[in-house]
Amino acid sequence: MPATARTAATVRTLPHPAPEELRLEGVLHALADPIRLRIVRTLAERRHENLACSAFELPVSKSTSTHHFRVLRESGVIRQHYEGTSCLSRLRRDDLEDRFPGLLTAVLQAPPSPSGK
Amino acid sequence: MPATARTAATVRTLPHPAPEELRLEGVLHALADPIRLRIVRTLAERRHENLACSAFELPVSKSTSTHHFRVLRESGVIRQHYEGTSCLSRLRRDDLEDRFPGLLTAVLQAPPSPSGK
DNA sequence: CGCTTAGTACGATAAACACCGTACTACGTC
DNA sequence: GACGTAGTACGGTGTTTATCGTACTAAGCG
Repeated sequence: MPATARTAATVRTLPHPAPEELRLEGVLHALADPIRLRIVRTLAERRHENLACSAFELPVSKSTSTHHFRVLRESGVIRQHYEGTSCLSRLRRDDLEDRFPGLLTAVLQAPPSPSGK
Repeated sequence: MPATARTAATVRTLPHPAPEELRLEGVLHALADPIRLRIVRTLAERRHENLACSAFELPVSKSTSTHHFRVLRESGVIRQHYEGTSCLSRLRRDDLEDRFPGLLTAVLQAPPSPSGK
């Protein structure tokens, strides 16, 4: 079997808003959900980039999980890209800081609400 | 209806969450709405306290207006009290700053989204 | 190819939410 | 007491949202 068989992997791309397009209401709404906030906090802890969705152990189904990641991505809070079968996420720290200085920091520093909802 | 003995002015009081009770998710949710954000920005501009609800000229009906002020109050973003026939509002700047340092400042500094929704 | 793993798409459902209009209460004034 | 003003309560409507299960695609492996 010729080694050239494997062409480029099918580049599955995901739409992301440009830095200037980030809306404050959208970001606040994204962060206002306990599960999404938990995702963001986890991403912030392990700031060394790129966590697969499955690494979060969320108390919801797979499809609900996909939904929350999409809300975070579409609001511009996280960036996602595919690598093999997994979809890796990381915080858009710099973009957020540029556009809404201090916001993410304040949110991350805030005391977590008594767990549950 | 019990005809309360009219002593002094009937003290109409409104429930407010204690400073320690403020929940991040609740505050973020309250701030995630364009109309409520507008109210908060207006209160922040005129930081010399106490604006009546009618002073905001919001593009919604009276009852919707009441609804938004309630969300802000119940989440702990504003404090309200009655004075005569009007219900005066002011930002709970200090309480918010104590519990979520930098959050309100960051939100107020953020560029407003292109108006509309 | 068949199998597994990781995630998405697609309904469907129930709850929450923004919004309104009408009816009401509280206060101030005449 | 009657009237006007400021705001609330209530009930209703349409939209959005969080959630799920099932069916699907994409990538890697034997």
